[in-house]
This record gives sequence, structure tokens and C-alpha cells, in this order.
Amino acid sequence: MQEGQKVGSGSQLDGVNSDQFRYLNKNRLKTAEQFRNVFNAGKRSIDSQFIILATENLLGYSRLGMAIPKKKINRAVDRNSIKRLIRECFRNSTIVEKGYDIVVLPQNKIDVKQKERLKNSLISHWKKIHK
RNA sequence: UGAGUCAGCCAGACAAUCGCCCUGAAUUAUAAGGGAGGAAAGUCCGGGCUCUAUAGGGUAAGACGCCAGGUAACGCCUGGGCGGCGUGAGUCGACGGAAAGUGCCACAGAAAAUAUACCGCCUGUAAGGGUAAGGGUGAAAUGGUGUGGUAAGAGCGCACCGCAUAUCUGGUAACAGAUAUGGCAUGGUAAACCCCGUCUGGAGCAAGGCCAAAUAGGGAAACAUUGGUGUGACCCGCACUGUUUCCGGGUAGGCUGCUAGAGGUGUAUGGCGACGUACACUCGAGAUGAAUGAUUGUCCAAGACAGAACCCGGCUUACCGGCUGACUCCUUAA
RNA sequence: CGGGGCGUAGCGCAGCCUGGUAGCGCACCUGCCUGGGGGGCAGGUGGUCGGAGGUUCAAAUCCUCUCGUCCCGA
Repeated sequence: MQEGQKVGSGSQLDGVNSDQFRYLNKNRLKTAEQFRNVFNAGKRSIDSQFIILATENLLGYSRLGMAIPKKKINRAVDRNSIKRLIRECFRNSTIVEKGYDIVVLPQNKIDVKQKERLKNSLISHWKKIHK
């Protein structure tokens, strides 16, 4: 049961948040201006799976935005499932309580079925940003 | 048992933990309830709803096209007719009009539609005449088969079939059947233009409405009442009253529409059926950077196609499998 | 979500409306002109016309469905 071990090792991150932090309205990036700020002044973290942009904000909590174009991911089912995966990873990590605005972009050819791989890459991205 | 046809249904289930959207008794922090599909898809049709006199009348343009019915409506569905396919259950069909008109029919062929005559056949010394049976061309050649007839032939005559016209019978009708007459007149193509009949105003929830905020009737020049503008096909009509250009100034956030509907389920009843009527019960998504997820465990037939965005009725396309019912054919056994 | 357009040779485009022969330019190959390169001339190769079905004697063309791709509209 290798999968169980991986989750167990990630539970140090999970254990902190569970009751206090949720994916609420305030944790989302909404308007076009907020997106523009991240695109203009953001740090980048690039990978074969995702491109991630981030800036610090002074709010004390992080906010997440996603831009998943139809050109890159054709079917609506896959787009939804990627959004869910990203949101789940964001919620389960400690980065929620730090103050960042984050935008996630997918790379061109992503296999939606390889969930473990996508997750691991997201977790490493969060670590990079918070250095 | 095998092969097959049609109709309908399901679209992994259960438990635990964490989490998302909506409603929300109670009152500021939590119970409880609900939460994608048969195609939500393609946007191919038809409506509801909203706005707009370019909505009225006419023309144009487009769609449809056997008959009857169903429906809010349809290009959909049901039943029937006709034709094709299949041993059969069944299934498929853009299935009006070519004796209103125009166009087209390459190549080959004598000739591709007011007909005509290459090789032939008959007659004749020949010129010419008669003829369309046979050959040949082609996707298609001016009723087909047989027989009489003839110089050779020919609906020229006759029989059967086809066709046309008329009458009668059955059927609401499409159509079918019968009888009589005619004596072959009418090549194909309408998914070529077209004719006939029926229908269609346009735009679409990013429609539209409300609140707040902002802007704001400024200046200059030119032209003009034979008008000008509103034109998204055009004309008549209708509406409005100065119009155009330049300079200066300048904003876009929230709420709503938003789900109780041609809704669903059951019973009774009318109808061959699609479907209608009556009664009872019921509320089963409503996001707005956009909710349905993740992990673990158990079971099995090992989970396909695929994600609502105003809502319905269809059509088309994608799809791993499984189940039920009715029916047909073949083999074996009884 | 709504409204449009385009798929034809390796590349860029005609042909489609009005159905019978698939063509143009660049590229590629061969030969010639030149001592060689470049350039020019002549000839040639190469396309089930995005896919499936239908109408027709015959479909790139007409009709229906479908798959890609591109452009508009807060």
C-alpha cells in the first residue's frame, strides 16, 4: 500500500488545517484586476504539468485562481476534474494560511487520469513559492 | 439451445472521515434536507419567455411536401396507403407536379427529343423509294412478350401485361378493385430553375428590468426644408423633428431575470395508437472565476460515453456492459 | 452561451454558384544554357478534394450528418 504511505507523509500538512481553513469565497480570486496584479508582478514556478504564478498579499490568507482554457483541455469533464484536484490540493496544504495570491495554469498536454503525479507536482510548487 | 427483430429500463452499490453549493427551524453558531444526464453534447428544427412599429400590406428569400390524426408547435410522433429490402418477425423511403414554361443530358452513337436512319432488311439496272424487325453506342433509344400479317416491316390487327380516359364499388382520405373505351400519344432530370399548396417579422437571458454611481444638454463650422433620419432584403406605409463634422469632458458595480413547469408519480377512463380528460399525492440542482469532490474499506456482472448555465418538446451523434417483455426463423429432442 | 467562415499536391491558393478534363505559383526530380555557382528555359513526379451516407448514368461540386480548425460578440 504505497499510496497510503504517501498520504500519511503528507498528513503533517493536513493535520494543521482541517477545522479552521476552508475554501471559501474569500479564498478566491474574482475580478480581472486581481488577476492582472498576479500576472504582472508574480513569481513563476514552472513544471511539466503546471505553470504557477504567485504574489504576496497582506491579507493573512491566500487566494486561488485558475485559468483553464478550452484549447488545452478539450472536454468539460476533464476541466472540472482538474479544477477539483487543484482546489483540493490548495485546501489541504499549509499555504492557505500564508498570504499569497496564486494563479494556476495547466501545461499543454496533461493526463487527467494520472492524479498522483499532478498532486505531487502541485505540492512541490507550493513549497517553492513559500521559500 | 442457436440466430435475429422490436420495445422498455439501469448507468456500480454500501459505510466511514474531510470538504463544496443552495434552502434554512433556531439566532450568530449549528441541526436537518436537497444537489448533473440519457444523451446535460451537436445547435439541426419547433415553441414558451423578453425587447423592438423594420411586427400592418405586398414582393423577395427560406423551409416543408402520399393521406388522416396527435400536439403549444414542429422538418417530430402515431396509424394507414404505395414502393424497396428480408424466408420471417420487421425495417427503410426529401413519397406533390415533367401532356405551364425554360435549361441540361459529357464521351460514344445515325439520332439524346419539333426527331432521325450508320450497318442492315425489302424493292429497283440505277437514281430513288418503303421500313425500324435485327446489329451496334450509351446510364438512358419513342410501350413489353407472343402470334397473325407483309415484298420487308410496323399497334397494322389480335391475346395477355403496362399506360391513359370514363364510370361504378370499398374507404374520412391517400389508395385499391372491377368494367368499358382508346390504340401508344407522355425519354430522364425538380437533392436544376421553376409551378402548386402550407408555414415563417427580427433579435436573443451577454434578451430585458431595478438600484446606486458617473456623465450631462457646452463651444465652433457647414448644410437644409424639392425634406432628412430611423433600414438588419426591398417598396408602400408608419414613427421622429433640424442634421452632420470637429474640439473638450467621461463611467461601467450590485440585485434581479433563475426555476412550480406544455413538471413528475399513481389510479380511473376515451382511443388500434401517438395522446387526451378527471382525481389524488408530490416538489426532485440553480452556480455566477461558476458547487456534485477526495481518501479508505467491503462486494460484484469490474463501471462506457460523458458535466446543467433561461426553460421545455423533438431530431442527430457518442456509448462498456447488463436486465426484462413480446415476436420470428432454423436444428435437435419430447 | 450565441453568431459566422475555412478544410483541395510538402506550403499558399483557384475550381464549387452553373455536376462529366483537378489546375496555378513556390518547392522537389531530370535534362539543356554556364568552366562552376546563381539565374533562366524545357519536361516530369506528387492529391481516395477532412470523414460517412444519400440524390444522379456520373459528385471536389447538390443535400444530410459528423470531425477538425479559425474569427466575432460582455
